[in-house]
Amino acid sequence: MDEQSAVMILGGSPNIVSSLKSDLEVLGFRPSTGRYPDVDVEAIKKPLGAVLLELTVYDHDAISVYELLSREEILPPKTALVGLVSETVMGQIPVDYKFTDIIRFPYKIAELGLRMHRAIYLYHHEFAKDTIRVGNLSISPSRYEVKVNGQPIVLSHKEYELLKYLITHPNNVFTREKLLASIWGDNVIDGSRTVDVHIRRVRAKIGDIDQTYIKTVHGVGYAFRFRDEDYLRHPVINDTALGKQVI
Amino acid sequence: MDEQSAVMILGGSPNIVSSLKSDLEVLGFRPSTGRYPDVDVEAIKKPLGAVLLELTVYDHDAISVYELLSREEILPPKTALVGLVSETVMGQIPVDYKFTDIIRFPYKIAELGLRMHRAIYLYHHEFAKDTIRVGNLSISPSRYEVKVNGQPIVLSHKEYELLKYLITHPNNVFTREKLLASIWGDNVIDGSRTVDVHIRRVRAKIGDIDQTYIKTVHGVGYAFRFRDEDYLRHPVINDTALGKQVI
DNA sequence: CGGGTTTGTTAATTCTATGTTACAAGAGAA
DNA sequence: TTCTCTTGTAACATAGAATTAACAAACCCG
Repeated sequence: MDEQSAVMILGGSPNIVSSLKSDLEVLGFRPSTGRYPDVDVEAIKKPLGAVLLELTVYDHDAISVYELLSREEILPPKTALVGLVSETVMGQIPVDYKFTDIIRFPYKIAELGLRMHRAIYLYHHEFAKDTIRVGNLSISPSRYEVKVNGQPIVLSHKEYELLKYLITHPNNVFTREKLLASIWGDNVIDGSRTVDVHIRRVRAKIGDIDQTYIKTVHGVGYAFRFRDEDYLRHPVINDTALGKQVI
Repeated sequence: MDEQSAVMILGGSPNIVSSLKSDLEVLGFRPSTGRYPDVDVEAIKKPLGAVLLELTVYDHDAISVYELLSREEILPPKTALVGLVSETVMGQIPVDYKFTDIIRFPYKIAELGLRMHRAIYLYHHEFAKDTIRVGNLSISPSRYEVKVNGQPIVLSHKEYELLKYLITHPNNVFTREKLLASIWGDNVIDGSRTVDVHIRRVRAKIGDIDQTYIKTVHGVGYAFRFRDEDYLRHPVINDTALGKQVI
């Protein structure tokens, strides 16, 4: 059975959770339920289309579940995070909260259906396709493959990891030390010009002569440059994906 | 003036469009309006935070405007596309329609506000949460990037630190000695004209010919000038975000 | 093993940032 | 106004950073 229809409802109020559950069943989803504040973290890590977080009361508990779920390591990458929110809470939610979508409570069933389907569709699709594209460059983590202008190019392991790291954190400037720690591991001692040399090798292989892709920030480090035109119309909202175009 | 608050309402029904317009004004947006099926394509190509497409009736005209707008070349890259949709239409919209968000009509005003803000926020690419904006200038510490009118400017490290220091202490006048101590470090001995020269370089790069931003206080030092109207209305209601965004 | 590839290091080279000086322009006071 | 002190600007020297090539060690695969 397809995992996209599996949905976890996380709620504070038993009444709302149980009516949600039956509505989602009517709509063809396969909902399971959980309660907060005592969240079963392991259950969330299983393959799910979405986690639906009930936040009809915006209190301390609610905020801390949100914060738990929004942490990168918690939700598996293909899982959408949808908020169910009362009208009052709507006025209180910060814009930068990383919900894939937000549903107002009380909801109409058609709206619940559309929003859940959209959230799961966007999320599942973008990630399932698993190719990140920027300009004439594409990288497919699952296949371990990088293409330039459609032509596959061979990167060594370290080169690949370096490019992947930069490309999945677009526009962030990383110091050499940070890159060493992230890609080489914390235990690396020195490395004076190691990063520079690897950057050079990657640049050479992806044909980035004029540093269009990998930008040097003098005195600081390196960044993968991502232009406005490269953004998706409907952004997939999570830390790594923010700003990266996944196809 | 900030372009994020500019919104184009595209509608089929004059009544809905005019009530939308006044609601958006109340929420602090600057809405303009347009009619379909005869869409003024040029008006859409101007800088806008979002296009709000009214689709309360899902007929042939509606579908063709959507299709027009969803074509890559039409909307500028930073523009969000939001659909305003009746309950019936909600049940008919294909999941893969590329709306950044969808709002149900009739809406509650808080919901309209949240969804518009969210859509624009997601799309407007100030993804770096630490971005500070003043007038047409923005600065993102994690990216070591400064933008003037949305165009990235390359500053050297010291230039960047200097601008950042001034911009984060707006309207404060700093003596050269104070700036040297804060940015160069306490151990700097002399430096006679050092600060002046750096100020000049920064002014040149941010295009501050007439010293609108960085003001010289004769006999004293320099200050970053900040007027009340430069404050950015910020939709985030929690204090962490407020602290980050506002200067 | 042995040949190729990957990876890290070193050192020479090129490039950028930075501070300084010298002078021109501007501001303010009498 | 004129004189003086302050600030702006250009040009230059140099310190420091990044790029690059060449080499050597480690690794991997048959």
